[in-house]
Amino acid sequence: MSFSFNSKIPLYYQIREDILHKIEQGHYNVGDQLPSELQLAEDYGVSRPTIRQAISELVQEGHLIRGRGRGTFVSQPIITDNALAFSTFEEDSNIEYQWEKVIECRRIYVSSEIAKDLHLANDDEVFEMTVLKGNRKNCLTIRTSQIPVKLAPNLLEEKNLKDLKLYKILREEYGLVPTHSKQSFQSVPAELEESSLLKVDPGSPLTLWRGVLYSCETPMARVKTLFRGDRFRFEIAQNEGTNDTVVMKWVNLPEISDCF
Amino acid sequence: MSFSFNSKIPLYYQIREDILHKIEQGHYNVGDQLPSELQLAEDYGVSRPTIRQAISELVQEGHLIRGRGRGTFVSQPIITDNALAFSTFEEDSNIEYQWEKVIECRRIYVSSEIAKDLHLANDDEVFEMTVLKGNRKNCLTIRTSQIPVKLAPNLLEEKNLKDLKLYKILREEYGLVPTHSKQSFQSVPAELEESSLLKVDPGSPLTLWRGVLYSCETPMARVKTLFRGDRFRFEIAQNEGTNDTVVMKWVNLPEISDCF
DNA sequence: ATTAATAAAATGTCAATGCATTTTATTAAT
DNA sequence: ATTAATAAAATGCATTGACATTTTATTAAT
Repeated sequence: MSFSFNSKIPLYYQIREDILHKIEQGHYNVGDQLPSELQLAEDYGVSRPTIRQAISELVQEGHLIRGRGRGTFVSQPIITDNALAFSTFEEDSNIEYQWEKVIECRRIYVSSEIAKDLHLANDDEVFEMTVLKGNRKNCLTIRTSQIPVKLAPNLLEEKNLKDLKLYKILREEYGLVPTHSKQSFQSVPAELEESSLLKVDPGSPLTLWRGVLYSCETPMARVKTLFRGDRFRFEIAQNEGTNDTVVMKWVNLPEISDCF
Repeated sequence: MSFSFNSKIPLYYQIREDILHKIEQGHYNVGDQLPSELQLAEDYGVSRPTIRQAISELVQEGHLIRGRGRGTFVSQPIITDNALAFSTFEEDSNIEYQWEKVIECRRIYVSSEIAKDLHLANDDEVFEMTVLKGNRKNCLTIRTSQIPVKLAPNLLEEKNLKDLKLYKILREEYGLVPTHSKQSFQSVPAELEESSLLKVDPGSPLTLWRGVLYSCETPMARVKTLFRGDRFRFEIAQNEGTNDTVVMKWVNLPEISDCF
């Protein structure tokens, strides 16, 4: 342990680095519970606030997860590869997602903001679906989709809608094949409701993914997805001239020991 | 002041919200110095650690900037407007850029991190160019490029290098035509040096753009660009099946009244 | 066996203090 | 007037102590 009281480097920072090292070296594995703050304080020979400061930084950066009454755990490192996490058109052939849960499913008048994206009038209706998606026990994303009613009039009556083969249904039942999309993303702080769904503290950094899907130049759906995790990386391999690109994207997500 | 000792909401959080409110309401203006931690502790009737916890969160989120021995200040707000496009291969035909300034231009041994990207050995050399770019009076980006010496041996002798037609020179003099690239970006806090160049406070959120440019499968340059502004939007119009995409990207940048 | 109450463990919040370090302003010396 | 030394102010780091709240495991009652 490269830890010294005589160093000019702050104790909390040395401890922070030491813990991080132990995570990277496999001394602590993903999902492992760290010793309690009091135990760590004793181990390092420092006070609890010092330990807390070290741990707080690592929590902030997504390396650790804390839960009151439960303990401190090593979070999922910096996952994952490419299109696994999001197939561009959300076909959800993705086996990484072990479960999905429909939070809301209703028919509403379109909001003015969304109307613009979907080329709708203000009194047009859309189906709005909110889905919580997770990986094993974890909540990872909230996805809200709006689909114009006139494009898929009987969408809510579909039997397997709850199974969330939304884009499959749109294609097979309504002939709505996504041909291209416009997407953007942004880092945003978690709102109260979002934070409770995703089991993070309000204000935690989330990645907001917005997209409009087109089917033969007709806007067919607007999608808003919130991903947990404060680091987002996006890779593009681009070929000059054609402007064609192959897009690889991924998100780093922390893991929490329980969700439900 | 909606602040109460009887609330179930933690004191530090109430104070955090109160300070944030005062920033938004203009009670504290950009650049203003907040009362010292001790003063605030007295004002709110709490201890200094409580104040520090409140302030720390606001610093973390970029609303405040702290400096030891100096004080705590309201940081630059989160403005956006002028969408500024970046040509993918930095041809800089973009008229939005009114000026550019070469900060540094030298021949150095490649760092290990960059060596990996450029497929170089550790004792290989690169030309490193750091350029400050701006829009009228404002500093908007810092761009650092590394080009392997062996790919463009006489780069530093080019007469019009200072005029920054870097990619033009590479193409016309050395036959280095960028064919594809790998790029990624990330939100990062401004380091000290960067903050002074871009005229923002240290810790202000910047967008970090990293890219490796290839010429016929040969890595020809590594580019690192820092953009001012905390909001980044990226648009992709994608065509299904082929995975081909046309990429449009832009950054929303804050405007600052004076720079030089 | 199931359920409810209890206890233990862990993190969350807050206070009061002391000293260190950095910056800035003031003062003294040249 | 310039420079160097000093003092004051502000944040940075760390300790000790106390109590609150949440979760989990244990125990007791049914």
